Amino acid sequence: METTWENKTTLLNLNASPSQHVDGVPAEVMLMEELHRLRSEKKMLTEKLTRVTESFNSLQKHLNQVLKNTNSQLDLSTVVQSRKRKAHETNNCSIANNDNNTFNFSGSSDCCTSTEDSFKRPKDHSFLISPKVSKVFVRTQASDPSLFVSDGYQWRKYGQKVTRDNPSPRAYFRCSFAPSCPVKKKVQRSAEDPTLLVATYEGVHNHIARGTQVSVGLTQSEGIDPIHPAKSSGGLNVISDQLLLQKMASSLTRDPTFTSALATAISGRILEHTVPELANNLYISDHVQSYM
DNA sequence: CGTGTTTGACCGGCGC
DNA sequence: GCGCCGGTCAAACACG
Repeated sequence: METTWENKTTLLNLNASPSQHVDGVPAEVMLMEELHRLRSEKKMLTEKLTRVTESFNSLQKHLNQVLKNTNSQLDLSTVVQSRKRKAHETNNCSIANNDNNTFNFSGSSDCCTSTEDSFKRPKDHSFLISPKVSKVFVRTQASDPSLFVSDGYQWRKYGQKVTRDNPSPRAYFRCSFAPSCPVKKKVQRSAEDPTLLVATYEGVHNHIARGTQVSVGLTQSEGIDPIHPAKSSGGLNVISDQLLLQKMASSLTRDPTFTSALATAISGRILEHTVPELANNLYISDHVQSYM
């Protein structure tokens, strides 16, 4: 379908001139039709982008509200409650996820980790301000023993542990820009599927990636097809609109909340096809799915 | 020699 | 208080 359209556009661009007739139809008419179609497509894309932006904004509002509520609840709760509560939440993580539609966006799939951390370290209140915990699943060779997940950032390994619930070791990484960048990463093979690396990110980078960026969802180059610029032809308005789209997509992908949600959602989709039983436990909010 | 990795020791939270 | 466990530290080591 795409190819047909593209060929047609190319044909028009190369062969059509105002005075020529194609299949008995004046070229002007065809160009007008093409222009009309491009306009309607532009309108459709603009509407789509508006919906995504609105969804993102409402989601962000929602998240802020939830975080506020969470903070106030945690302020009210006492340390005395922590032990029983932790045990309860750890055992019922996935259930809690399904009952609570609110905390799963930034907290993403890793509500267990974030609550675990929060109760293990009551002195560290930074998580209350920015509980950016996200999980990324990476398919690797089962024979490959390395625990490196390429994500565009540079990491320094500072520890490795064998955990109780998983025979494969868990590697601990800090961002190379530490201590100025507080981001940490844990990488461990999935117990269910040894070919699956589970990377858990904590925090948000306060700098740009230095290495090659992994393409998660949208890329900054989306918007204009560099190989088939004819696709984006149709006048300066279309080009400027596409530049606008590109800018907006770029700003969305730069937003850590959005990329975090996107990564969670994508990894969830991957799991749906690879490890369904894991995917069942990985809750993706409807808001996040609406981005897909 | 500087930088990054490895790995045993250590620390603190948690459950009993 | 004790033991378990996850997370972190830091000395030793490897590598370019």
